This record gives sequence, structure tokens and C-alpha cells, in this order.
Amino acid sequence: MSECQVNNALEAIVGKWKHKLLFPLLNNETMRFNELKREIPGITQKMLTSQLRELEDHDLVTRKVYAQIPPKVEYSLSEHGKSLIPILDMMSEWGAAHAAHLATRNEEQIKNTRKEGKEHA
Amino acid sequence: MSECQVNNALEAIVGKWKHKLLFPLLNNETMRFNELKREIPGITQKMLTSQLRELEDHDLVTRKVYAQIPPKVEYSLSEHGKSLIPILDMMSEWGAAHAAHLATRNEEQIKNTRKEGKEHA
DNA sequence: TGGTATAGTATACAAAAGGAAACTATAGGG
DNA sequence: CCCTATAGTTTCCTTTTGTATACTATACCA
Repeated sequence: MSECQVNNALEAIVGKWKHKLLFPLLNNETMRFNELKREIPGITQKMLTSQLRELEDHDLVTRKVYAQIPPKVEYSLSEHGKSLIPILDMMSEWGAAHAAHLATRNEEQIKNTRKEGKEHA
Repeated sequence: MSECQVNNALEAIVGKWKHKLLFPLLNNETMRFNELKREIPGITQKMLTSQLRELEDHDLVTRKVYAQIPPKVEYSLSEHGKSLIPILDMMSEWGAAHAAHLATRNEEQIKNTRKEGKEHA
């Protein structure tokens, strides 16, 4: 296992918005710019553009421009992008376990605080 | 697969330095503050402290303080922290594949550029 | 002539992250 | 009395990110 390769992987999917774009694209074969924007509440056009460009640079997302007016651009997950699915799956599973772990830990801390309170009383 | 859980997972290990701390801690049962600092070139004390605190908050790293002077503090991967290993492994593998993918893609682009050059000549 | 729609850019600003360097505590050694 | 060592904290500054808002092009429609 190499820290440098982990870094490569993280760079591809990390960012405030980047991995949030992946999910709508997993569920829809193709998506248009404004469609993505509607799916991701709070994102600005600038952020959506820049994050899509970065995903494109990593060849995770494919951008197809139609020479029309008004413009039409379709985004979709590339074949290479789909190779991320198992990792996202695993992270999702671990994320859930992690959240549960922290929740029980915090409950225990609250119990201990109460005990201490009684001891001091 | 849930975007929110992936987010939980990413939050735990993302940051310019956080995952870089994990590797020395995987290879050594316990490590002291300055030992970690030496292992991670370029990190400042402030960053090392803050990232260690965040890992501790997520219960990925355990901090043991010895009441000595000069101070002695030992950091180690918690049991929960060790549950990250399969994910790091997978990310490392994907990161290598990803780097290779981008490399061949770029080579092809260079070839195509040369072809275009000849065509125009 | 003016409004609509799409997929963006451009500009200005605010907030967050990160870096550099100085400062802290205190036991032991010279 | 000063120096060393460890594990930080504090302050100030710079860089990076992100937000808000306005602006662009152009075919079609009324």
C-alpha cells in the first residue's frame, strides 16, 4: 500500500463538490448542465463548471457538446469513472459504520459525564 | 450506496496531511510527536497537531500522554482506525491504475498532436 | 423590439486553510 | 544562570477555495 497512490486516488474525487457530482451521474446515463445544477442544491455555476472540468481532466466524466442554440452539453460517467464504483461503495459502508461508531462513543461519554456528576454530588 | 456516507468517510481521512499521518502509524505500533514530524517532510507543528487532533476526534488515532518532563506523548492507530486499512488498500490500487490510465491517455494525445502536425505540414 | 432558454465567463469579494516564526512550560545538566 | 529537550500554542500573514452577482452569445417566439 502506497501513500502516494492513495493520494492519487483522493485527488481524483476530493473537493467540496466533486464526489457529489458523481452520484447523480451514477443514476443517470447522461445529464445536462442545468440538470446537474438542480440535483445539487447550493452549488454555483462556477463551482459546477470547475468541478466538472476537473473530473473531465481525470477522465472520470465525459463531456459531449452539441452544436446547437441554445447550447446543449451532456455529461456522463466514463468507463474509467465507473471503476470508482467499488471504492465509493466501500467508503459508503465504512462511512455508515464510522458514524455508528462515533454515535455509540458519544453516548458512552455522556453516560460517564453523568456518573462523574453523581460522584461529585 | 449513499453520498452522505461517502462524505462521512471522506471527512475522516481528507486534508492535505491527514492521510499522510496514517501511513507511518500503520508501520509503527506507537509514534511520538517529533518522530511523526520527522517522517512527514514539510509538515509544520501546527498542522501536525491539528491533523492529529482531528484524527483523534474521529477515534482513528489514540493519544497517550506520559506525565513526564520533558513531555512524552505516544500516538497509535486505534482499533477503529485499523478498519480503514482495506479502504486505503483499495484506494492505493485504484490510484496506481488511475495514474497508469492517465499516462497512456496522455501518450495517445501526444501521438495525435504529432499526426495533426504532419497532416498540416 | 424584447423576452426565453442554455451553458457557460468574468469580476469582486469573503471565508477557510495553510505556513512561518516566535513563544510556553519545566526538569535536568553544565 | 543558561542550555537542552519535548510537545505543543499563539500570532500574523499568504494562498487557496468558495460565493454572489453580473455578463456573454444566439436562435426562436410573440
